[in-house]
Formats: sequence, C-alpha cells, structure tokens
Amino acid sequence: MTGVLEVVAEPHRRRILDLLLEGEKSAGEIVAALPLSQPGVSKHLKVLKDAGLVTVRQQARLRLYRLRPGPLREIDVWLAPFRDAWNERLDALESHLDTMEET
Amino acid sequence: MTGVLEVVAEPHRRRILDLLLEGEKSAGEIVAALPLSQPGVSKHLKVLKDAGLVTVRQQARLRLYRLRPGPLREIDVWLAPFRDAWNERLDALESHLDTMEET
DNA sequence: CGCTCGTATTCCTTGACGGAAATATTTCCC
DNA sequence: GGGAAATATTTCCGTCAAGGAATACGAGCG
Repeated sequence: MTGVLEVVAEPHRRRILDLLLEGEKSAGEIVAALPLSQPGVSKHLKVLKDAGLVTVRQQARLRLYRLRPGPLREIDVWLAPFRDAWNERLDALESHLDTMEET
Repeated sequence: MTGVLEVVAEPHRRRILDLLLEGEKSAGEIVAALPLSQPGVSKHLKVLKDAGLVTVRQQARLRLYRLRPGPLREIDVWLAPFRDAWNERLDALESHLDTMEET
C-alpha cells in the first residue's frame, strides 16, 4: 500500500478522515461511528498512521487520533492537470458526440 | 468498483489518464506505452470507460480513446475540506509534537 | 499489585482484483 | 467474401487486502 491514493480509496478510511475533520477523536469514538468491528477499525487506523494521514496521542487510557492532511496534497498535485482540462473542455458535449457504442 | 477514487487508485489506470492528457490515443498506442499485455490494457480501458473517464471513437480500424475528466471532480470535491485544513494547520509541527511512539 | 478498560495484534477465511495466454470479434482492405 | 490487423472477451491463476474472532498488550485505578 504505497501511495496515498490507494490508502484513501478504501471507503471506511475516507469516513475516518471525514470524522477527524471535526477534531481529535479516540479510537473508541471512531469504532462507534463505523459499521466495523474494533479490530477492523484499528487496522485501518494503522494504515492511515503509516501513510502519515493521522497522528496518535495517548491521554489517560485513550488513544486520540488527529488528522494530518498534508499527504493529501499528493492527490491534489496529480489532479491539477485534469482540473485544467475539465475547465477547458466541455465534457458533456463530447461524450454525447463520441459515444456511438458502449454498454 | 463503484467510485472514481477506487478506479484511479490503480497506477496503470492513472498512467493511461496521464497519457490521454496529450490528446486522443489509440488502444495500440496505449498498449505500447505501458508495461502490460494488450488484454490487460484493454481491461483497464473498459474500467475507465465504465467510470466515464474516457470515451471511445472508432476511426478506420483503430479505437481512439479520449479523456473525459469530469468525473474526477468528485475527488476534488471530497478533497476540498482537507485542502482547507492543510492551509490552516501546521502539520510538520504537530507531527513532531504528537508522535511519542509509532513504528 | 492485580484488575479492568481501551486498543492493538495475530490468525484465518474469503472475495476481489490484476495479469497472461488463448480465443472471439470486428473492421477494413483486396 | 476472405484474410489480416486491431482490439475486446474469456478463462485461469496468483496475490493481496479486508473482515471477524480470539488473543495479547498497556495504562491507570483501586
């Protein structure tokens, strides 16, 4: 699981990041918010931590996770040229004209 | 393979999209540019087509693929709140202070 | 200092995906 | 229409990631 894009491709992991936009959350809070077992969530948290997308801090018996959005820039960078493209091109029209087969 | 993010998580598929930034390309040209068998490329092209990221047009015996970046907006939209976050927060500092264990 | 709550780790099963080879299909040229 | 070139589809296999159950670990409270 090298790239950030692969990491956030997983829907549950995106959900976790979304949650952390609200601020620090304990592992337990995250477990409660997801339709997943505690070990399942813990594993995803590890993946996110390894990718540098979250940091952990221990407070009392809790592990508090905090968002660290920096690595997401990588996606933004990759996206940039396409963003230019979708501003210039009129996609809807093109697809209507091009699509002579499909499905 | 529902979401656009899952589709572009695959490195070869990203490579194909990058290629198409230069303009229309035939399937053959794309095969030549990738370290993959022809069927492999064809399968990826199908995934991209199903995701609405490319359109196909037949010219002579060639199938010409064209970029259709519109659906990538979905990623941009998801990214937006995090983009705000990484502008406000000073990630490097935080990680330095928070990380008391790891690895 | 032992117990318990919170969380991480291991182990296993399962399903999905990527890749190659072989084959089918389509389209044009003669 | 026959054949060849371009591309799609099918089949099969290997790998890898995700999920759950059970288990281990660790920190703080009593």
